[in-house]
Amino acid sequence: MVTIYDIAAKAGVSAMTVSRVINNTGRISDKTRTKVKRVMDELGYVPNQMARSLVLQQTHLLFLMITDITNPFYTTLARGAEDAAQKHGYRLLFGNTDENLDKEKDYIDTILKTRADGVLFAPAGDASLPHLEMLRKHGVPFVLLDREVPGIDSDVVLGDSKEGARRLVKQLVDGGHRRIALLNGSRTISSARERLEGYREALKLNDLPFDEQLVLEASFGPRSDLSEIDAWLTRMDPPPTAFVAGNNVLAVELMRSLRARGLRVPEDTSLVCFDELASYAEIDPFLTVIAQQAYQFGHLGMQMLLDRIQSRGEASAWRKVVLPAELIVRRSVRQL
Amino acid sequence: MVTIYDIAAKAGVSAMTVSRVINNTGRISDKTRTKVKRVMDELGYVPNQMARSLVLQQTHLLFLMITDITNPFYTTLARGAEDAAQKHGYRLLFGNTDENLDKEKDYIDTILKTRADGVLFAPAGDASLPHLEMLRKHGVPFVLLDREVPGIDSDVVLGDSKEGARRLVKQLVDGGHRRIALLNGSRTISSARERLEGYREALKLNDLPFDEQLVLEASFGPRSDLSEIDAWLTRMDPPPTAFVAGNNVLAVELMRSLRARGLRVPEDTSLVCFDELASYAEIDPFLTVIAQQAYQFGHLGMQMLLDRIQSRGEASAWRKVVLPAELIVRRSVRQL
DNA sequence: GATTGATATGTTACCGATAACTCTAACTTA
DNA sequence: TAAGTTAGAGTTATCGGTAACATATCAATC
Repeated sequence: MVTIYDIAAKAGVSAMTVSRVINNTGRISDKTRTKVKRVMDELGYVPNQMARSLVLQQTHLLFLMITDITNPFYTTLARGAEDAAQKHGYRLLFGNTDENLDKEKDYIDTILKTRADGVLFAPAGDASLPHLEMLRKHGVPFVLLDREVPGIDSDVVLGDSKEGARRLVKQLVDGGHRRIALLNGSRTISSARERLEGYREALKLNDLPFDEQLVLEASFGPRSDLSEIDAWLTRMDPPPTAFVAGNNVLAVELMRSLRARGLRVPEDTSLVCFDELASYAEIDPFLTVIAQQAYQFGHLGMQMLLDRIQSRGEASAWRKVVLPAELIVRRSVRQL
Repeated sequence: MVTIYDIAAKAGVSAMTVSRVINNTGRISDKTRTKVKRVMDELGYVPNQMARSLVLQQTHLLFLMITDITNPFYTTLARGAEDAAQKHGYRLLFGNTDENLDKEKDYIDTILKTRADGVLFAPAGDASLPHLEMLRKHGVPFVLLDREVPGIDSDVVLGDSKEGARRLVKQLVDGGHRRIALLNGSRTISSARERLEGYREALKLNDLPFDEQLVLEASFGPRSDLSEIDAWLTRMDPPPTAFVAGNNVLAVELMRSLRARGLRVPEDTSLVCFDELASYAEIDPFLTVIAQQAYQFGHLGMQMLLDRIQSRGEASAWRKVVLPAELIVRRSVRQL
């Protein structure tokens, strides 16, 4: 490997002079600068980022923790984050936790060892708290995405889950539905709690009773086996005429289960959900959804993270951004 | 930040002893080991990976370059790669090029600066050659995925594109189709060339003429605008009764175009393609596809890369692995 | 009792860069 | 002409680890 010392020797200057040329700092005569640059090109010099990081005490490495890399909500978010990071000269490491706390713990270790400058963090759930405390303790700035974690204050970018749920329910009620089920994520996740809350509020607002058996809490992530959902569909009596799904994955898996029992959407039962499906994989988008601004989650979150990093720990108030979402009405709701 | 020197001072030993305890090297008395470990816990010590990397001359960082992070073929591949990397204690950086050579070039710079130990590389196309030469020149091991690049020898994991195309065409021919169009990726990509080749061979085998106007070369990546495909559909005369799409993205976008002209699949026109769509996003899989082993691409490729890295440049023959693919027959082909 | 060997630990130099300080001409300025 | 500036370098220490070599202690061996 070529080092600045090799360059220095060949150009007949000191290593410091080479460093100055590379970083464009201090005063260098044009003659020297030109000569050093020529030698750098000749030898194909590439700066050693590790050595720089060690002395500068910053790696220019950021970390993005997501819970499901197969979910377009998160891949779109990832692009937003990466675009923003790239623009500021930072590189982005990805971690995919599969909503699994052990995996998340492993990534936390990696982050600390790597001395990442900051973390963009979609936590697996409330139990991610010790992981966040770990980061805090070691002075690693982070911004939470999509989910809050009770017990820790931080910057956070959220969607308006409660309002989203209200609007989805309203959409169904307006269509004449009065028995509306909710297939939701786990209660250990703040966004799932908010969605449940919004669902309950909307029911109340419309003088509809809350029926425990119409709510199932499952994982937001894909499952290998639909039996849990199937059992729920069998259990509900009388069955609902419409469903709200807590995210896109749940919506699709619910539709599969419905289809398996010969129920068509929207002819036999109505369905609305949070998040768009993969746009490119959809030949014919027909689900009525609350479309969250996935790209903005990543892009804005990254900007907030970079702000924190650049202000180097100067305490300023935590920022909580709630991104509004758009209701996109399509054909998955039948008017009763 | 806590360093081994802090630990050493507090435990009353030298830094070297601490290093030995951390890495489990050399001989340490149980008493000392216990004491050092206790102090490490107390102080919440986390090793500085940069400092280690600098002296050990390896980063334990690998890089995965993919061309489309929204494509489940690549995200699945990414999981395979990450699982294999994780298992061997390596971390994985992702780069998403969007089939764009400039982005690819930027990532190459990052890789060199970061001193990544190796690269798993799905190249944007033949023009990626200088990028690969750059890696080679700097001694960075790499394994190509999904696409070969003429002009450079390396380890590579490929799908059997030619055979896949033959089987897709055969499927259509067996269904009675004789005018079969191909919507393919760019000819600057080896897999697209192979698919074209397989298509031509299969036509020949079945005594069907090759008609230039039945082939369109477009990007494998998603496009904002379907006019190119639309124009092609308009242009073909007489129109084909069936289509082969070079990948999943092209298949979906083609179907959108067809639908826009009121053509249903399979009633009015038949369609087969390479690669599965996003499994979770499909309520009702109905496309007949050549399903490649995406996970294996990443997993196996990673293993080959780690082999190279562990053999530390001892020259051994380049390995070319061709993964067979499975034909999954569903309902998108109409029997004429 | 001197030598040897094994065990446990310490010292020093170095990985590749940069910050902070120092040095040296040449050029001003009074 | 002596003193002060300034542009354009060079020197040294340091970031946080580890390799290689050095050293100290003690038991075993002849």
